[in-house]
Amino acid sequence: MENKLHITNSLSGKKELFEPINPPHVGMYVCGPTAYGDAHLGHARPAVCFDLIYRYMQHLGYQVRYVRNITDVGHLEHDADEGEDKVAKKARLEKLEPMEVVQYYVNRYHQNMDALNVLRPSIEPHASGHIIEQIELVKKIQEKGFAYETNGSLYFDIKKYSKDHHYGILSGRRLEDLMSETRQLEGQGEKKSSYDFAVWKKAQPEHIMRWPSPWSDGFPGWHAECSAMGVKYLGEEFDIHGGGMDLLFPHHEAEIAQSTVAYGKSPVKYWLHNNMVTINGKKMGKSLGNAISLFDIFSGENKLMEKAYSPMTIRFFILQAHYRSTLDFSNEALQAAEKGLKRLMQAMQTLEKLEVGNSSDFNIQGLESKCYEAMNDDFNSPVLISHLFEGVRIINSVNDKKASLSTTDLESLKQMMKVFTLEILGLQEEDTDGQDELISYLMDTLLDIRQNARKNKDFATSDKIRDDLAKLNISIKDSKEGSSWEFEK
RNA sequence: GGUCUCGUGGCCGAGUGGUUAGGCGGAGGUCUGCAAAACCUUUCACAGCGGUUCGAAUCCGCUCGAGACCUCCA
Repeated sequence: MENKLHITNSLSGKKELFEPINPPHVGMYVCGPTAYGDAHLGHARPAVCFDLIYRYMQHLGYQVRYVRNITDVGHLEHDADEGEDKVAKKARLEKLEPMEVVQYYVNRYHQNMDALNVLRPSIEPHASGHIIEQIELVKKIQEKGFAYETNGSLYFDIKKYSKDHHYGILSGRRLEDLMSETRQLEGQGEKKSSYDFAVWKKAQPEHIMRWPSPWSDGFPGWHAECSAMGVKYLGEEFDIHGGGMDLLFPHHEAEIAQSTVAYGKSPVKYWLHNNMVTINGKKMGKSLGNAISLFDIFSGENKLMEKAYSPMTIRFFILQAHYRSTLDFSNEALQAAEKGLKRLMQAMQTLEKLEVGNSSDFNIQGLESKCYEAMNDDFNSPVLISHLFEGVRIINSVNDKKASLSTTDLESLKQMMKVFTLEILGLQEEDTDGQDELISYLMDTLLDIRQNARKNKDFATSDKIRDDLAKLNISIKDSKEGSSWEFEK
């Protein structure tokens, strides 16, 4: 394969040739979820996109260590219940252990991700399990003189950092712009400048997650976990760091600053950022109140949903857009994805029973090359999918005996379709309920009776069978070889 | 206000100086007892106005519009 993988590096804003620091090893760190609520469509996007990247890199022969963290520190504040004492008391009695909350949502997250056929990362570290590492990181920053203490909290000194480094290198910001910010931020009184960020926070009395440290009983700053865990598992400099575009600033910017100070080098070679899922043109977000949880999508239980959509439909929907573009949610778009996916997966089945012909009417090698070109061009899954649909057309024409494929070409096509559809895109057959033997046997019997009726031109009987089955959401498809059936969703 | 991104046909969504994206939908046809499925053909396009160019949806400028980040956020 002459084509080499090119990826868009947020650091340069350009597509760059991908060259791992220590081939064939690749280190990839992706910002994972904060475990305080169910995952929504917006969370599915980075998971699926980086799953695609993980899968493709492995396919190319790289040995990837994929780290995706669970954030469970710093955001889990004990909301003080307002109102009567009674309510507050009850809330306290029923209050769950923080780790119980985290475990609950992590389990649910895994359920969602498994359904989406997202591969589990190599390591899934919890921020709460790496407090010591984070304290060490903060110590280093303090030793280098880039942190100052106020009331037991430590803040990163951006002004000092900016003398020798460019804070804003990733998000294209300049210190002067940041300084001109007029915004009043909470806790700003403790900071020298509004744009400084906390590396250690002293815990307020109501804060339930707290650890001892040289500075105070508290918890690490919001950006410390990724720096500390990235270094721990991938080294002081690693290949890929990914996450949503909304994390570019300040989260990833802060990570660069922290690591640069602590370890003397910029931590990441390639920064990759996926774009947002939008709904009615606006970002889907928990705080915006327009987020639809994955459980709701899979069950259809949400007023914004016209019906339920299967996990594979969601996966396909996400892969049909390039990861750097926004993706707009709508029922219409999801239904289109659902139908397209069905056509693709049906062709995958048809592929298995294709018969070999004498000659070939298609250039399978060329098609395969195009698939690699698409993926090598910054993981362009939508273009890859368009080529796979070219494959679908080929499969169906051969099946219809309107074209033929030689033995070698048929084998290549099978190989290619499987590798790209199942292995790289990670699409899979949905579990169709009722595929057990009994139903299958009963269906065969019914179809047999119907076939006889058709032979005898007893269309009243054959149509009754078809219509009655249709009421059970079973559709019949006739072809020259016989009839087949499937559940309609 | 600052920084940045985007504006593609009925919908979603690629592409980016000259050649078909693709999916869904619509229309016509083939096949079928009729359907469905499948296949073939087909319709609809690059926000607006200028500029560069032999040639621009693609480059540049302006206008209009939308969005993201600047605060936890995937």
